[in-house]
Amino acid sequence: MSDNFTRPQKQKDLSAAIAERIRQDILAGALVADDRLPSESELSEAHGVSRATVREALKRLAAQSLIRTKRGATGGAFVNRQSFEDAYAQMASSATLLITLNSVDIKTACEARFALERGCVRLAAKHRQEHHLDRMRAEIARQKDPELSDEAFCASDVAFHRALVDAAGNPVLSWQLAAAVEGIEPLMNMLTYRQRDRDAVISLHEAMVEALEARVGARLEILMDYLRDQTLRTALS
Amino acid sequence: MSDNFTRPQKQKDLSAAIAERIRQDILAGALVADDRLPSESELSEAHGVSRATVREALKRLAAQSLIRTKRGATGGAFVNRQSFEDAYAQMASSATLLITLNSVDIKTACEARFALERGCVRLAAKHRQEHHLDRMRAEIARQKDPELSDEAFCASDVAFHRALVDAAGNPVLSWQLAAAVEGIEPLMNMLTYRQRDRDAVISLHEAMVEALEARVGARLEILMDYLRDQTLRTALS
DNA sequence: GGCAAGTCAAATGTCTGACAATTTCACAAG
DNA sequence: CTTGTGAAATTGTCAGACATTTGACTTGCC
Repeated sequence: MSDNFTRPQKQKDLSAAIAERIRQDILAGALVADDRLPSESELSEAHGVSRATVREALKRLAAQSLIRTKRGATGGAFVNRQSFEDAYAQMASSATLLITLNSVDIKTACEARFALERGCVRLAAKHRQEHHLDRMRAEIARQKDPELSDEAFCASDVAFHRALVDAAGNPVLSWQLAAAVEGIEPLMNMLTYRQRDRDAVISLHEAMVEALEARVGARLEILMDYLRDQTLRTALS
Repeated sequence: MSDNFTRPQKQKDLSAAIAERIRQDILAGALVADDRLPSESELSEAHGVSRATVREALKRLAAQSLIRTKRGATGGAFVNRQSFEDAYAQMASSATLLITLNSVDIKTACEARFALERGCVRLAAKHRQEHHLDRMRAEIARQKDPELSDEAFCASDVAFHRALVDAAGNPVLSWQLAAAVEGIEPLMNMLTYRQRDRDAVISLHEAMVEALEARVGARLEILMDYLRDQTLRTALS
């Protein structure tokens, strides 16, 4: 049973209480995406509070991207359909927070990233499509530019691996990995790649694209282990 | 005095703009944990807006757990120390939201869960300690109770697998998996296990504990695949 | 009848001023 | 020294007003 520890203060903070009520309505399915909430005046009357209080509640929900508002005659507050982009952003920001708060070291972060990714590669081998290979090849091409800054190299690396995970064709995997990878990106950005390191990474990337094209999941797992070791070497040098 | 140096999309929604400014201050480190923000009156004067608008902005930040407020003479808005629990809860809640709002099916959810977990087992085999085995054995014992409701069985299953992931000794993995598993728990709760299904799951759990004790990661991966297939059979029957 | 322009109504966004509730602190009374 | 009490500061809530936006409706012209 998922016990909701969201039982803060029922007596205090009306705006929080109202927000919670509406939030429950949304999560319980009474309100679905693109439904329009009652107007602020109606809500204030329905809940017996002032319009200002209702507005504060709505702002809370808006801050969580649960609703959006539109002005004008047909305006109002509408239930948001959560987009993948929103999800990426929100989960990634939480992941970043967790990592900085707990001062995770780069070794732990790498280990986690490659472990999670390793779990996806068999599915990726099974479901990959041409456009995934294309995206990855494009990133490899970018990575070969020796003028690329470390940060840009890292960003391209992230894009490469996101394409790999997307190839698994599982949205849950995609956003979980995206959150983790983006969360540890600040740590990865502190890496300084020597040219030799970059070459090693690029070689592995190329081998991974080949293995993905041939749909050989087992080989992808091995390459992923190599890449983890290579990255750890770069980090610890 | 409204500055005209404001960045894009600033024409609308003053309260969002103010919230964003304060948020930047917090993230940029100008304000650190437990710092007190200026009072609402001071903020309204400083930003040239009414107190109501400032309050809406503060509610937005409060909804993101960035600040907390206290009434009274020494009250005000204080920057929250981001706790592990907050960030973790936020991550789990966005995972839940995503899954329900995007109507992820149980097959996709299972696939993702076991794929992520599969990536952890080699680390778990390497770093597991006795107390991890103990936790898992305790859950297996609970699962053997035939009076257990499906929901309770599922909860015990979650606890078992959380222990397994914790055994990897990597906090990043632990909370990533925990968020994912918590997010798909509502879906898993809809499963109805026949006794035969439960027996199969329990046998696999026992085999996994053995493999973990012997630190044989490869066998754990195979067992994880079996468990995934078994769970999918239960889900689709 | 059809189209264009103007008008209107509904809704959110913002402001103002007030009062209530809560909390701390100083200070006086005992 | 303790205790109570009131002032001050601050957030929480309210009521009402006006500004702004936007779609729908009306009107007038062709």
